[in-house]
Amino acid sequence: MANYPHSGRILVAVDCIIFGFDGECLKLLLIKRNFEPELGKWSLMGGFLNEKEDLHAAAVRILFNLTGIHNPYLEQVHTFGQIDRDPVERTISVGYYSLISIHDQDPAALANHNASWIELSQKPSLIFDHDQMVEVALRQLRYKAAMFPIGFELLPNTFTLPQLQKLYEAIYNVSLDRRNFSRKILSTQILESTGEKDAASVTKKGTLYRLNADKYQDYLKGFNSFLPEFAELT
Amino acid sequence: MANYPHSGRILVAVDCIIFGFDGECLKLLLIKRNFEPELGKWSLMGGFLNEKEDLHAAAVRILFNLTGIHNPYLEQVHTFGQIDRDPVERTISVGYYSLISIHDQDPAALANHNASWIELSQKPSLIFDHDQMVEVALRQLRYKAAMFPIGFELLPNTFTLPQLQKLYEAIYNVSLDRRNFSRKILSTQILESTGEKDAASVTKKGTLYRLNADKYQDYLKGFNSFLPEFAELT
DNA sequence: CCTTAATTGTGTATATTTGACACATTAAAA
DNA sequence: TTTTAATGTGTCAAATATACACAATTAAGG
Repeated sequence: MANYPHSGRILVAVDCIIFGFDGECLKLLLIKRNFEPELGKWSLMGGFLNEKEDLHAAAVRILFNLTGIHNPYLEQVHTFGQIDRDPVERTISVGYYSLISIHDQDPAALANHNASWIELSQKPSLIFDHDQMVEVALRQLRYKAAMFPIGFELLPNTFTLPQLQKLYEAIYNVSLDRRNFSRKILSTQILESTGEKDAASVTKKGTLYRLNADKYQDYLKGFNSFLPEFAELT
Repeated sequence: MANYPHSGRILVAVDCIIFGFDGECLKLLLIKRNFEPELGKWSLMGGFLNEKEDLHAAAVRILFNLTGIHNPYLEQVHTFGQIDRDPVERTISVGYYSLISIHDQDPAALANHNASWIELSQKPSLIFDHDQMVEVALRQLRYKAAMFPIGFELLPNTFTLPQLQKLYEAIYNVSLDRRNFSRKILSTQILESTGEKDAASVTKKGTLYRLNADKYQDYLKGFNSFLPEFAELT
């Protein structure tokens, strides 16, 4: 193993792939750059890691600056390290994806950064390797959402089954059978009825549900038990 | 977004979590350090990213130096960026895990680096955050192996069904029903019989199989179609 | 040479889960 | 009050998973 290097520098950036859901479509929060380099083009929101800053903390900081959200759902996706990915200087970038409820952010902060919600299907080309980052993040979101009900991060606190179904349909770009979807979700017991009905609906008003935090924890533990001896390792 | 930083440096390292399989147990290739820092302690094999080097290429280089293997199965796991994870200097480390057939390496290269195969259940404590890296890599290996037959990377070119079953049992630390396992694996058609029998067996000699590369590709394509519109994004 | 022990190969019955679809209910608007 | 567009609940067949029985192969020991 080599000793610690004496010269040269490689910058470390963090870029955020921010997913939102408006009830119909999966959207991305993108910024139209009003700064160099690549002024005027679309990109993800990003920044450089500070010398005395945790990687995760940097992602939280960047997301907070853009949206005003303090406790985002945030997961590291992948680190992108091609030599010429940033033409200005050698930079590797750690991608984080976030799921946020689309009406939660601070609109002033968004405007400050020239940020907009763009439907995934309408996504413009992004600078550098940001298109690839979105691809990888979407793939990871899909894998993860297939196993864990993280999709709830994209919905308001209470929601109807049809709303939840539309979210899954948007994530996977498929159409699901309403009745089978309902049966499967309710069988997990992670939802509890609020007893109220969705006032916004124009026809029959659906039941509003919320996530039952305890049952949700049980559900996740059930998954861990598929990997029974993970603890034995430590 | 901030401008490119003018001062300070953050080093970028790559560490490799190398899994192997001896027919019974899942093993890790670890090195007993004969260099500073942390001389005499156990660690993963790692190194620093060079200024003009792809991230993935750095992982390949490090693995080649240790094992003499040219085309390893290698996947990025996660990037570890706690401030004090390396006490000498601020360093973030990109973890890659590798699956290699346990008899493929160059023994001289291993000896040079003071490296040994250690059963996962016997793993000593490692330096820095390397224990955590192993945890995360194992979790990722398990997720991935549940969906894709990457386990073959850990076996010789030809193998019997019982050997393959033992591999899965070692990865998940479970016991599986021999007959159901056999039926499930063979139904994928990704294995083809070599027509030969395992000479090493002491009782009934099992049929030797090899991976059918074409069928394996078809099988992977089938998975991609579960994410039907992924292409629409680009 | 014949039995025993250990392991591999193949089959089958049952339970569980999934997928496709029918029908009743609710609410607003015409 | 009829129509329209949703939501809520049920049923049946097909596919899949699970549990377990039994036959075949090989080496070793009497």
